[in-house]
Amino acid sequence: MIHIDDFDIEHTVHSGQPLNFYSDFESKNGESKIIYPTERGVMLVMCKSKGRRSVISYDYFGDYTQTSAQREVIRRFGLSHDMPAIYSAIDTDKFMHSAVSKLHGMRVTANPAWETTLSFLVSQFNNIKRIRLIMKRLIDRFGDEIAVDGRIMKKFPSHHKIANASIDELMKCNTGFRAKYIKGVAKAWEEFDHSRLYEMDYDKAKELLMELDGVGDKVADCILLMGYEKLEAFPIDVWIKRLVEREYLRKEVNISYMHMFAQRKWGSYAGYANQYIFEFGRRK
DNA sequence: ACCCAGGCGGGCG
DNA sequence: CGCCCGCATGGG
Repeated sequence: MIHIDDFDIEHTVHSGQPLNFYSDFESKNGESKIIYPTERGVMLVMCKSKGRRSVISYDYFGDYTQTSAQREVIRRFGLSHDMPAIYSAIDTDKFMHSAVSKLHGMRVTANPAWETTLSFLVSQFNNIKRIRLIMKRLIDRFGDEIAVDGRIMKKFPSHHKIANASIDELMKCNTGFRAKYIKGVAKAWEEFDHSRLYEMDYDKAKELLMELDGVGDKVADCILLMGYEKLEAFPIDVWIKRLVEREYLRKEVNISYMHMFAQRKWGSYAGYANQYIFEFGRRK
């Protein structure tokens, strides 16, 4: 059990972050339940809220201990983030204030790096509904089986499994032109010592990620923000570009100008500002 | 029918 | 460098 303030599981799960791409969510009489595949197995997370306080409990299947499961839940749902500090840093204008009020408790999630990388390769030039469709098919086709309460489910596919898949098999999951990137990055992942990116500073880590074929400026920022918990990363997609131009800059700018603006305005919490702008704008 | 989606790499000026 | 294009596919 975890007791936590300023956490809203619905806003967090539905906000276009990786868990939204491959989890099943249900909410009834005040309790939310989310079930999702991981490389180690399957996790079941339940959340009840009273006012600003939430109580989270969880159950795990597969290669987990109590300690490793709890550590993963904390990371997955951004539960270690200092929300009062984050809100006071970013809630500095009218637009952001509306976003923060509407989406209070939405966290930036930190999913395992490989899951995040695959998710955002699939996301490129795509919409969220179809990203979910493709992720489900990849998991169903390539994930190992695991028994969960007597029924067979799938784990999240490892990079080895995806690396050994043929382009044809990947295309059968409707990955389209992304299939070659997915296979290539999965293969590269076997040589790529991704764990050192955790210790590396943001700029250096981004440079390394962008050497991978299929990982550009935006996907690299998504991986750094939602895979490596680098909260200063500011992914610029079509939504963010339009919204920041309209609400803050009042003119069209290029990507590097927007990155500079975001760093200057929101600094080490630019990723949080990004997520609130994205989700608030997308809902309208 | 047409347009768009949490973009990217390649090619051109 | 910065800009422009094609790319697979399904939903609105």
